[in-house]
Amino acid sequence: MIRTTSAASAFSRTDQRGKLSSFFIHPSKSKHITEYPTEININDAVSSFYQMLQMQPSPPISSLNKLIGAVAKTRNYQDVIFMYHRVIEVDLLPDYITLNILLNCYCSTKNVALGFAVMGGIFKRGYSPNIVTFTSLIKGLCMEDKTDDAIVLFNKIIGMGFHPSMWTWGTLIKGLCRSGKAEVALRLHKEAGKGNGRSDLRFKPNLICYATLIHGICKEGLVDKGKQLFLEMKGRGIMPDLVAYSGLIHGLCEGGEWEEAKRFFIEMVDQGIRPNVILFNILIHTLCKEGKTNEASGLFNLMIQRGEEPNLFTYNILINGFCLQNRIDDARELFVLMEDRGHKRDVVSYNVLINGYCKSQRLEEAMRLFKEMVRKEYKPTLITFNTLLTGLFQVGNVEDARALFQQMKIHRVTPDSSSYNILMDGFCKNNCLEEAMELFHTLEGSGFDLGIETYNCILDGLCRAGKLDIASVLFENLSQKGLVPTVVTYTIMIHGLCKDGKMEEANNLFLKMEKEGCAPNVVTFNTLMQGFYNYNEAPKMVELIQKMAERNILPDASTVSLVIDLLSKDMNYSKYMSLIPKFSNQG
DNA sequence: CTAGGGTTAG
Repeated sequence: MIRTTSAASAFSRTDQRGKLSSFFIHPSKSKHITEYPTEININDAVSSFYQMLQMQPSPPISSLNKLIGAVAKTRNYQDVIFMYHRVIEVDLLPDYITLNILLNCYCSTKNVALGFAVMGGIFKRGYSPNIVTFTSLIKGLCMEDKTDDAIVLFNKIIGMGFHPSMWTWGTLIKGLCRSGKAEVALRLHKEAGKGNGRSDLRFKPNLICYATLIHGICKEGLVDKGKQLFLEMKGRGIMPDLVAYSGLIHGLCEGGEWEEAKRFFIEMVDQGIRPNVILFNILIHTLCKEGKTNEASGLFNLMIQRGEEPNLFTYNILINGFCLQNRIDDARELFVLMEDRGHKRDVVSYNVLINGYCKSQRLEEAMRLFKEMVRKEYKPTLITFNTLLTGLFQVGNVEDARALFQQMKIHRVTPDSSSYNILMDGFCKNNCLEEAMELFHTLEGSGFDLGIETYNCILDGLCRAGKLDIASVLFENLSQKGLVPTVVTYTIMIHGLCKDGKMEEANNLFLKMEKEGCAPNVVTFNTLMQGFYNYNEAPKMVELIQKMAERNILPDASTVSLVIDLLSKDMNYSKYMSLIPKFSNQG
């Protein structure tokens, strides 16, 4: 019995709120199709290989190639290299396929130089490289970000009379996208599609080339172009598959075009393509980022209903989603549930939940989880420590933060610059300026590469402790250290000056940062306006509001509250309300 | 023998 109900009609009939979840009205029907992934057992392949090596007379190299190739497919490249050496040791002659497999191993492990060396071997043994050889070399060059060389090689082999195969094109497109040059890939796609007068070289991309390019283009934020490519592909009669849809949907999700993403998702299911765990993860992740945790968990439940098993990623995404919404108990529930359902947690699961507890200021629980993970032999990472340190300082527990920092050594985790920044910032904000300065000087003395973020912590700490003079000297010396103040640095200094009532200097610094090409943001404006407000300089505030409007800087909650304060002093300023987009929009 | 999609902190 075939269900003819199209997904779209099911959607329109049952969906009241446009929720994606209401779309799955049928439980999955065909879960048990033969889904045996042709899993190659490496051990079997390797042991057959050794048996074969000992055979007399020697086996044909083609048989050995099959086994080496099987291992290569599993990406155990070290094993492949080892097997190759065994072939040489027993004095068997590798043929060009053996050598192509070896060459591809080197290229796939960012060792293109050795790849070229193997090509030398191909010549030396009297063979010739073929298009497969060159495709691997192009991949190798791209893997090392030598995309220019890859394109040169690509053109060179065409000049030599080789015809790039669909794999060659796909490899080049993927390589360019991998190096963040999707636009170059797109240009290539367009130009090669015209053929330049040689119809035999005209590029007619297949599904995989399109899917690769769509994904790459979307990843660089050019979602519209990605969508265009998708439509172009369909226009050429190439039916998109799950991967092609996933790439586009992911791009649309990242670009915030949720409605459009949903539209393509529905279209996909209408085409009879079943979403898998990867696509579900993309959608659940997007919903979580948008704060739509309920819809996310709805999708989660429905994927289970449909027989699509959530994996470790799914759980981690959703646990983090709950944490971001401060629904720590729901997060906890899922954290427990995942093990009950037979999914082993990983460090990320712990990091995510620990972060949730830190954000909810429940540090005793966060620390308890930390101890639990250590006991269960999950190795805490740098992220674990940085998260916990941030949390401990936030609740003012300097003592435990110090102790935890000491523990990093025991766990063989090396603090990075952000660990130190967390520490210095934490000390500053908890009245331990001395300790912060001490650490600062130690790091400076040991030649640790301190970034502007570190100086931001220290400058803020000094300003807050009323040591504006010291902060000013440090600030003036930044360029001497080769550091460029950011908008945050300037804002901290402006804040410090305002706090000391040095409004003229604060205003001058504001003007100076603009002159230096550093654009003030909404926080800078708020800071300076607050200063003017405190010293009853309403006209100066108005000036700043006008400037904000001119530059299309959107006001935030603090801006609005400042303007309300201003109005409560003198309603004559109400005419400036219209300058604030948020106000004027609301009519 | 060669090409495509997924998570976590600050």
